[in-house]
Order: sequence, then C-alpha cells, then structure tokens
Amino acid sequence: MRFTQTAEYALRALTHMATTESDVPYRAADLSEATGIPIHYLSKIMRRLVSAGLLESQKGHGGGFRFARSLKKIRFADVLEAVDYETEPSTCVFGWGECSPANPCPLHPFWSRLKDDFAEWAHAHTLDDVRTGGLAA
Amino acid sequence: MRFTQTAEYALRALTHMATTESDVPYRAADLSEATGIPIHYLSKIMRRLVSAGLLESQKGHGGGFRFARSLKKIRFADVLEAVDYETEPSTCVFGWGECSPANPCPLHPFWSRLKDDFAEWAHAHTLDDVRTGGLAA
DNA sequence: AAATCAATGGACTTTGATGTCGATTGAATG
DNA sequence: CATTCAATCGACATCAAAGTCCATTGATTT
Repeated sequence: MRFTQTAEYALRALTHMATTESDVPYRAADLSEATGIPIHYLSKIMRRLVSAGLLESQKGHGGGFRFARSLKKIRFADVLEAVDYETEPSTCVFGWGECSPANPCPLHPFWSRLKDDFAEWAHAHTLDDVRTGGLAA
Repeated sequence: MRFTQTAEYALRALTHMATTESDVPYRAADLSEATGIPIHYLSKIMRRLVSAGLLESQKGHGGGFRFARSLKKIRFADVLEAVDYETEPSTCVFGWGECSPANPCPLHPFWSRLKDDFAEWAHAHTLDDVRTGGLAA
C-alpha cells in the first residue's frame, strides 16, 4: 500500500494549505519549508495542480498559490489524478488484456475488491474533511 | 492504488501455479511463457520467494519450483512481503516522524483507514482462496 | 564420466521517477 | 523605470526499479 512520492507530496502540500488557511497566497518556498518537500520539485507539482484546476497561481511580489475552488469540492481523487496517480486503474494485475466480471482472471475478485475500496476512499474524502479533522460519513 | 511491478509479478506467478497445480515442478521458463513475465526477471523473483520460504526449488533435469507449504498458509501478505512490498507501512504520509493516534497528523485518520483496509485484505486472502476461485469469508 | 538441464548469483544496462538548476516571465513596489 | 519578488519552463542530474546477460552450481540421464 503506497503512493508515489509525487502523489504523497501533492496530498501533503494541499493538506498543509487546507489546515492552515491563510488570506495571503502560499509561496512555494514557504510550503517547502513547512512540509519538507524539496522546493524545486514542489514547484513542479504545484504547476500540475494549477493546470489541473485545483489551484490558482499568482506571479510576482505578493504572489503564490490559492485554492481555485471550495475545499468541499476537492476530493483526494482529484488531487491524485492531478499528478497522474490512477484512482481507478483498469489494467489487469494478472496481465490479461481482457479481464472483466464476464471474463475474470483468477485474481479478479480479490483485486476488484481492493480497487473498489480504494476508489471509494479517494472519492469520498475531501480537503474540507481534512480541515475539519474528522472522517466523513 | 498500485503494486510495484515486482509485487504484481510475484502474485501473478504464484497465482498461476496455484490455479494449475501440477505434479511436476514448475520451470521458470514455462512460468515465464505462461505469465508473460520476462524470464530472467522472473527467475530473480522466484529466488526471493524461495528464500522467503514460500517455494522450494530443485536444480537440474526435472527440477523447478514447488510450493513449500499448503496454499492455505500462503497469504497475499506473505507473497508481497517476500518481495519487500510492505503490507503495513509505518511511515507517515504527511512526513511526520511521530505520527500516531495520540499525536496524529492531519491525514492520519484517513490514511489509517486505507492502510488498515489494505492490511486486512492482504492478510485475509490466501492462494488457496484464489485456487478455489471465490472470496474468503 | 559426459552431456544436458534448470536454478543460482552477480554484473551490467535501461528506464522512469525523483530531484536540481538556471533562465524567463509577469506582477508589485519604490 | 528599475528592482525585487515569485511562479514558469525546459534542461539536466541522480537514483532505484526493472530488465538483461552470462558464468556457475547442482542434479539427472545416458
């Protein structure tokens, strides 16, 4: 059970923003400082979050990053997908080209359950839930 | 939600063995043929499964690999751990050194749930369940 | 004993993820 | 307008995972 480093960083940075909620935009340098994510790499990730529409950015003095929409509308799945971490992988672990409920590989039922649990998890929780500090219903 | 390629291969190879159950030992070359896993890489993985105690190997003519114990006693977790895929990762996604129920990072409750679900999954299912074709209770 | 077969082990290469760097762009400030 | 600040972008470097190769070991067959 693991994320990619990139996916983990994305979640970490946005979680930090969600749980501190400042009026002034977050500078990459400060985020890096606060989260321990290497600044240049973080910058790259932030760009992806911007182009995915999760964040807005502002250049120049006083600039930085803000959320582009309500925290309630940013699910873990949105964050993960923004950095190309699949929340609903379709390829068969067993290596079959065709692997479906109709034509299942031996691992299908097991893998499906795990996949579905994960997808549910990723889609059910938002950054607002994180801010609130509890698990959503 | 993803495994490493190595972990996936390990599960795939053992699943193939479990679902075909032959009297003669499985040769790496045949397994490679049947599963699509590159032979040399598969050989490496098989070695790890041997040294983890899941398989027995026999060199020379007529040799190959067999299960070292009952399929009922080989859980997914055993397979994954044999190739260093952690089934119960302890490091904090948020990057905290100390992250526990007593001192939780903002992502702790969410991440914990996912981790626990995965660990449960990995420990609950065995290769015998795969052979049988159904989900264990 | 010789030949063959099949796993073992180590060295090596390739690839993609991760991480670093410097130049550029756009915005705010004095 | 010049300076500074901070995101953007592309090029490059590094590292671990994945994959290849070959010589060696141990067992079997003739």
